[in-house]
Amino acid sequence: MPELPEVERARRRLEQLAKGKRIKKVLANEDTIVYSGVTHAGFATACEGKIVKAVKRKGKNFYLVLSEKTTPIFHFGMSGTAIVKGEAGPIYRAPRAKTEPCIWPPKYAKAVLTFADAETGEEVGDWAFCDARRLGRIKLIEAEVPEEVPPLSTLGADPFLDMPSVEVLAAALIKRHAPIKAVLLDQNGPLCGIGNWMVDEILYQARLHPSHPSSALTLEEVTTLHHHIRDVTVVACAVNADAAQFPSHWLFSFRWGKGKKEKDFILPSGEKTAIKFVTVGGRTSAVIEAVQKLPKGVVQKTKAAVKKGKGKRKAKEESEEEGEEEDEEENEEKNGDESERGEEKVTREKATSPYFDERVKLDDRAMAEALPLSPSFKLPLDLSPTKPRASTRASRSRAV
DNA sequence: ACTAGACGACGGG
DNA sequence: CCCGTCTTCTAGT
Repeated sequence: MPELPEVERARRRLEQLAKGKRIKKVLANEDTIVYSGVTHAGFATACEGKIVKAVKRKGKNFYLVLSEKTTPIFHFGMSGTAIVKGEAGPIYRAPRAKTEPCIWPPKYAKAVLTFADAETGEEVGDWAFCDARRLGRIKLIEAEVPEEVPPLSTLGADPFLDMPSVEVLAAALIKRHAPIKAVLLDQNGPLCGIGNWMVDEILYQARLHPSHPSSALTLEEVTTLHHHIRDVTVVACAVNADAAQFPSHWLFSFRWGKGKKEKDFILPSGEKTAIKFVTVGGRTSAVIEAVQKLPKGVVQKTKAAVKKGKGKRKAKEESEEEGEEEDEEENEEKNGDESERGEEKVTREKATSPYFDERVKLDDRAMAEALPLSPSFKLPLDLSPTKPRASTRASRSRAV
């Protein structure tokens, strides 16, 4: 499950293994899709012999800062994973990935790096980048400062390393007319590293419907959202992306296996409700309708036609889709955008967000402590399920 | 056995 | 700016 926390986990492990070490050998398996802009052989040649100065991450990308200006960069895509020789592969959520112990090189390995002590040449460990679905990417960045060129330079702010203030986030969000979910998933938008499960978790915690227009968010809503973006990110990273340790009130453990239309979910209040699955921004979205309401005037575009694209079209069958509301009359009637979208763009953006006052300056912490959550839905600011381990948690204290 | 769905991102309409 | 596509494995039917 490679979203920010899973990638951060992979980064940490690779850093432990490789920082200060020499890349003694690279076994690169040919793959003209995963290797992008470089051949497997070219990648191996570029890495071999170099010393790893640092292992960094931005969003869902992680990369090796080497002793030269070539920077190997990895992206897990949907199914990528990293495995250290002798260790079981990561199991983010069970049951999953029946990791065969110790077959090496592992199945679907695209690159296997052998690290060695820079002085003695003694081998210290092997690491493999694997990807069954081949949607992951391995590239080389050729630049003095890798962060200054694509794909890193175009990314939004990383919510773990560099969370923007409420004001900056609000200003960015209200400029976007897409559903809030689509905006948060946009890696080159305001933030990066957030993927499908994170955004659903965040929006549920923040009590916002994924279809809520980003431009219509109030400052209060952005403040709550900001809090939960930080919260979900920091907590997931604090437990090293191990879903077994995620807080029990999270949607996470309930959302998978969408085989059925709905699944049961227990609210923190103890009430039982259903998880609804809707498609927003082309992705399956888990929604708790009891707490995630759309703002007035916005209707869910639940076109029954959004089934499966191919020839699956089930003819009519409209008889049993009364569950939706076919009223898509008017979302907004005041926009009158028919005229032009070019010129008066700016004024129109402001007009769609009558609540946001740029002059207001808020204190992050003060607002976080005054979250507009209902009493029965209050979330523990002190997130319980994290074990007493206090090793890699420097940032936890002043989080949120 | 068969097939919808999957933790992502990009290109096109 | 939404949708299809790429690709292949898994889990549910």
